[in-house]
Amino acid sequence: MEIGDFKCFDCKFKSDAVSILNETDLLKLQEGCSQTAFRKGELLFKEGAPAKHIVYIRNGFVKLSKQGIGGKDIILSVSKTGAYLNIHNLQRKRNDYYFSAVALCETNVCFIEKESFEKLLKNNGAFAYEVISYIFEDEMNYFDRLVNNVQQQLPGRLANALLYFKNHVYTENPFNLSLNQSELASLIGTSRESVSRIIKEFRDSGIIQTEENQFYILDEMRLEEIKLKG
Amino acid sequence: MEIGDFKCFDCKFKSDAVSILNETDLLKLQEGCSQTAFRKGELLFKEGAPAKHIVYIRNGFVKLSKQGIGGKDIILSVSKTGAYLNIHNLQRKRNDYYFSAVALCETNVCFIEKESFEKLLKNNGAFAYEVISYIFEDEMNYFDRLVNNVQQQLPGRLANALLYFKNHVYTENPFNLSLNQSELASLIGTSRESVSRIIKEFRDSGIIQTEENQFYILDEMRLEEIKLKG
DNA sequence: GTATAAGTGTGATATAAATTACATCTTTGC
DNA sequence: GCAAAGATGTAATTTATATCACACTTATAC
Repeated sequence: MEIGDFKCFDCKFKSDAVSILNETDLLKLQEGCSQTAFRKGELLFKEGAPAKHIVYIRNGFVKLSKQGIGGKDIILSVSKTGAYLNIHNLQRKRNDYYFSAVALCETNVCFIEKESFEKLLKNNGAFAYEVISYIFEDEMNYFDRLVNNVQQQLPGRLANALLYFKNHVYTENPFNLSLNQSELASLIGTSRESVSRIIKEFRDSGIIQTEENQFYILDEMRLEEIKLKG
Repeated sequence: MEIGDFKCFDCKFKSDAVSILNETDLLKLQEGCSQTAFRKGELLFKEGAPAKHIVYIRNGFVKLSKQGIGGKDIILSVSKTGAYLNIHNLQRKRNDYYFSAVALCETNVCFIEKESFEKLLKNNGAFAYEVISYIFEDEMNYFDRLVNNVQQQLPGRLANALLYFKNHVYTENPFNLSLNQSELASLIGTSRESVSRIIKEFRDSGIIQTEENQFYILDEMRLEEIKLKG
């Protein structure tokens, strides 16, 4: 065996699911796996295009979006290191990307052939179980956000989004938000102007502090209240 | 072996996933499986309660709801024959019901012990793969709805909901909607009065016809247009 | 380094939809 | 069969937020 033959085996960025695989399975995974680097703004894949791969984020941040009405995009979420994208494509009937993915910074991913991944799942129930567990953990994250958005008014939705970024995406405070106000607007389903106004309100009442793209949440309690009460 | 020992084996309502299980696995499933009948309006399980079971709908319709702000409920969807409820509870960290479930008519379900189900998944990758496939098929159904709701105005959201009921829930036209206008409102995140007004509009422009709980979609094209354009 | 584009802040106005209020109409229990 | 509760229809008013309009500020290109 040559150097490089242990790519997946030696990988420092294994997901929890892949961590339980033995050497044989890792070699199988590796066969259908190819690594690629993307720069800020580059498209990983495009909604509607034929999808033959599951995409694993080794490192970085990726914006997921869907085309809405009148050309307006809807931002679904921001995924980060350790996430699997396009994993719902394991469903037999689906053969194309459900959303588009764009790198928000230097991002490193693995393209894993759908067939390799499927074979692994079918032959290794423990792996499949880990994958199922991952799927739910990941989805619940923004399912909650979508559900709340149905009932909430704008300030509540924006509070929700900011807390989502702080707690689930960047997990630090302050954090550098790689979305502009238009994108924030299309994440919570409003207009750019309204986002600007509500950010100003939050700033004026000392709940947050902003500088360029950096957001600093000063009063998380208040923000939680706004998130819950509207 | 006595009569009744083949409950799961002989079951006429097997899911696609369970259909691929062999006799041994079916006996294992059966050990953790108990059947229960619910009448209209009865609670299958309550949001927040400890969840030890996956619930399979053998037959009937079930309304899934979550508590929102100010006591107002949010209706998530209507599930029917063949659906697994609480399946996201397979995720390790979750130990309680994420939503409440209420029977909308005479409904027959199986309560399957989480542990039995987990064991099956772990020991049978092919089964796990089928379950994953099911999960996505089911979730995409209303994920789409939630995503669209972020951008859409009321008529669009109601059109969306009606088409969802016709195509994915009742799969017939006319259909008997087992939700009242208040419930419809909390499905699309609006007020009861607005639902009443928009239904009237749809009726007046000959798009639908209603009588008691029965909805008859006359002009599906128009409804699709409204769903897409707002 | 200037020009062009992209992003942001903020006011005035228009509009969709919530709220309030009440009149039916329908079901359910006794 | 009647009262009480639940569901629906419809109007008037209020409120949140979209849209329009424009100033200003910051990146990006040539």
